[in-house]
This record gives sequence, C-alpha cells and structure tokens, in this order.
Amino acid sequence: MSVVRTMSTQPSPVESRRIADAVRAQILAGDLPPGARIKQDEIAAELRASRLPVREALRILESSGLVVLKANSGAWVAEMTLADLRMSYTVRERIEPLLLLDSLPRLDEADVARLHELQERIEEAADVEHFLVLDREFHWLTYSRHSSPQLAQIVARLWDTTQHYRRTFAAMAGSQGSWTIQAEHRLLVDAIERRDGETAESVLALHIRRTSVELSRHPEIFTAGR
Amino acid sequence: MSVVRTMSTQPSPVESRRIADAVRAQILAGDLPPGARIKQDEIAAELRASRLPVREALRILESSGLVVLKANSGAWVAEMTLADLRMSYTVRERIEPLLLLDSLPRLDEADVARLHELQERIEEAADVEHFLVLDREFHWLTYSRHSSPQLAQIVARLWDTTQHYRRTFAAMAGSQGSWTIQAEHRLLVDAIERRDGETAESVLALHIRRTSVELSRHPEIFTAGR
DNA sequence: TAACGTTCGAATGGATCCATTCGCAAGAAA
DNA sequence: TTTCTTGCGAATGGATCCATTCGAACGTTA
Repeated sequence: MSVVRTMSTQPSPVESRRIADAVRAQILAGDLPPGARIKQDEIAAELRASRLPVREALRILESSGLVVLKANSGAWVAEMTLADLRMSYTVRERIEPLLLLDSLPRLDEADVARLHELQERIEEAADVEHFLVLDREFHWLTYSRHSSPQLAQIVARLWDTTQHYRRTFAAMAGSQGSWTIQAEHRLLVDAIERRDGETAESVLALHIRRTSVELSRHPEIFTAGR
Repeated sequence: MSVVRTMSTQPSPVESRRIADAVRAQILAGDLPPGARIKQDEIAAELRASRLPVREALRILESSGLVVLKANSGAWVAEMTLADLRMSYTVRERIEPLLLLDSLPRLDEADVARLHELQERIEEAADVEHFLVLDREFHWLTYSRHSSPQLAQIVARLWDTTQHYRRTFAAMAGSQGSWTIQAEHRLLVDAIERRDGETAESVLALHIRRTSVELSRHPEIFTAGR
C-alpha cells in the first residue's frame, strides 16, 4: 500500500506541497472562485491523500493570500474588494519594473525570439483562457532571468490573488482584443530587444497602470457571479 | 487532560498560529539566528504541543520567508545574501511610501503626539534592542491606519526577514546614534503633522534608501557570527 | 406567527502511532 | 592515509483515531 504511494510520487515533492499546488491550480483555473468553500475531506479524497497534508496545504495557501481560514469553521477561497484590487495593481506598478530590470540583462536571443512568438499568438488568441495563459507566459518570460526569488514570489502572489478578477474582466471587456495591450506588449518587446531598461521599465509601468484604470471602470466584475 | 488544555487557551487562537507566532518571535528576537536548525520536537516540547501543529506552523513560516524547509531533512531559519538584503530595501523604498500614503489621512492628533514621544525616546535609546523596538513601533504607527492588509503584510514580511541583519548592522555601526536617522524621523513627523503626503513619501523613500546604502557599506554583517 | 433555545450532525483541530528518509559514523579496502 | 561503503539512529512525513466546535434544523413558548 505504502509502496504504491511511494512509487507514484517519484521525486517525492512532499504531499502538502503537491496538494497546495493542486488546489492553487484549481483556484487559478477558476474551478474554485472567490468565496467558494473548500472542504478538507473533498480535497483529500480527490488527491488521494489523508486530511493531514491537506490541512498543511491550506495553511500554506492562507499565507499566500489565496485562501481564508476560520478557526473550527472551514476554508474559503479569498475574496477581494475593488480597493484591494486597485492596491494590488498600484503595488505591481511599482515593483514589477524592478523584477524586469533585474531579469532583463540576462535575457538572451532565444528568450526574445520566444517573446515575439508569444506576442503573435496573443494577438491571435481566440478566447479568454488562451489569452490569460499566453499573457501570463509572456510576462513571466520577461521576468524569468531574475535573481531575486523573494521579489518574484511577491509578484507571483499578486498575480495569483488577482487572477480571477483579471479573467472576469477579460471576459466582460473582451480585453484580449484590446489594441492597447498589443501596442504595449510590442513596445515592451522592442525595448527588451534593445536592452533598453529605462524604456522597458516605463512601458511596463504604463501597461500595469492603464490596465488598473480600465479595471476600475468595471466594478461589476465583483458582482458578476452573485 | 484535554480539559486543561482547553481552559488554558481561552480564545483558542489555533495551535498552529500560536506556535507560528512564538517561533517568529524567537527569530525576530535573535534567539534563532539565520542558519539555525529548528527541530520539531524541541519546539513542540517548549510550547507544550504535539508535533502536528508545529509542522503546520513551519509551513506558515516558510511561506512568510522566515524559514526554509528541506523535505525529509528539517527546518532552518532563512538566510539572506547581501543582494537579497539590498533588493528587500529597494522593494521597501517603492512600496512603504504607498502604505504611508494610505494610512496618513487617517492618523489623528493622538497618533502624531505618540510619534513625537516615540521619536524622543528613540533619540535617547541607550542600546540596540531598545532602538530596534522603538524604531519598529515608530514606523508601524505611521502605517497603522492603513486600509490594505495585503500591502501591510508584504511590508511586514520584508521587515521580518531582514530584522536580524538590521540588528547586526545597528550593533556594529551604532546606528541608533546616527544623527541622520533622527533628522529623517523628525522630517517625517513634521510632514505627517502637516498632512503633507508628498513630502512624507519622499522623506520615507530617502530614509529607506539611505539606510540601504549604509548597509551595503558593511558586508561584514553577513560574516559576523561565523 | 415569530423568536428564542436546544439538540444533533458534520466538519475541523489535535494527539498518538507507524513508515520512510537522510545524515553521520564506523569500518574495510585500496 | 584516504576514500568508499554499509549500517544504525534520529528526525521528518503521513495515516488513523478521538475530542471539540460551529451551524443548521427542529421544537417550544410567548
């Protein structure tokens, strides 16, 4: 019995981490929207584990800001207010350029080529889900050569906690077709290709700020699924 | 038996959270320096709990960046490099002014009076520990009326993970006697008192940046206790 | 009929027990 | 003498069992 389990998890990524990743993936995919109840038993049965590592995983996700725990009561996917979302974008506007500046000098030709390819695919993206996946891959590729796991983690958590609202916004406003995003992305790739850190920094800050402004114009994002 | 435990923890703050707070306090106090091994058994015995909530607490602290876990091996207090420390300060320089701007309009006269009092006590601080406690209280009072738990948590974690190195620096450079810090604090209180957000923002950014520069001049901080 | 209290059930929290793994030390061989 | 191997022990990881708590539904009373 235990042999089977040991064999199934070859590199042994520790159950609690495996489960935390799985639940996080479900939340990011939209399967568990903000406000959704998370039952330990269900997760445990679903991922073939006991409730113990599930509990540890929930503590991890709570620290990440994705989940809210209430003592002796249960776990729910964290919800945000419009003010929370706007603050997230304000913080992102100030720190993501830092991450980009840190990563930029080490991006090589292959990375830049891949950025061009991703951007073309983003412009051709047919639906919201493809746009979200490609956009995430695009920006994280620009950050991929960073040297600061701490900063990268902060940024990643800001992306994670706002993912659901970005999806809702994209679905409502049809933002994958927004020409402004495409223009900003092209300016960003161009600056990166020229290793022009200052311009890249400015474009990225603009990109985030403008998105934040657009989001603020759609407060109905928060009442969509009610 | 279980009755005794129930009675002892009156508001029932959940064991894992109580333990996480306790271990965090030990790390911040310097009792557990970076690199120190953390054994589950010892913590459990010390805090009169089983190993289970200790494990959960360690997962929480790992997510906070204070502890590093290695599968099937153990837990250690997280260590930083000089590059990590500098990046922490760069991030702080960009986001702490945001937290201050958010909090400033709601600071009342009593808060300002307390800031004056704290600043006087900081200038009279005799030793490093007093300086650290008072300085932390001073700055967090300026943030206390914030409306963004997310941002406050990010900032708090940056303070936590760098606490040990700030202590080491203060002890080596005798920074509690630095007149520059006192000048910056006074400028900050003055701007806050006048509700001058722009000036307060600039002074705080300067305060953090200058501290970062000073820290960078003392790389021996990282080899002090070796 | 509405509001309050009580009871029961389901879900979470914690403790103990067992399996697994990693590191260290001792010993043997080159 | 140095290096590789092997075995033992200690510490972590996971599963099951039991206690506790919160919430909802039902019944009672004003």
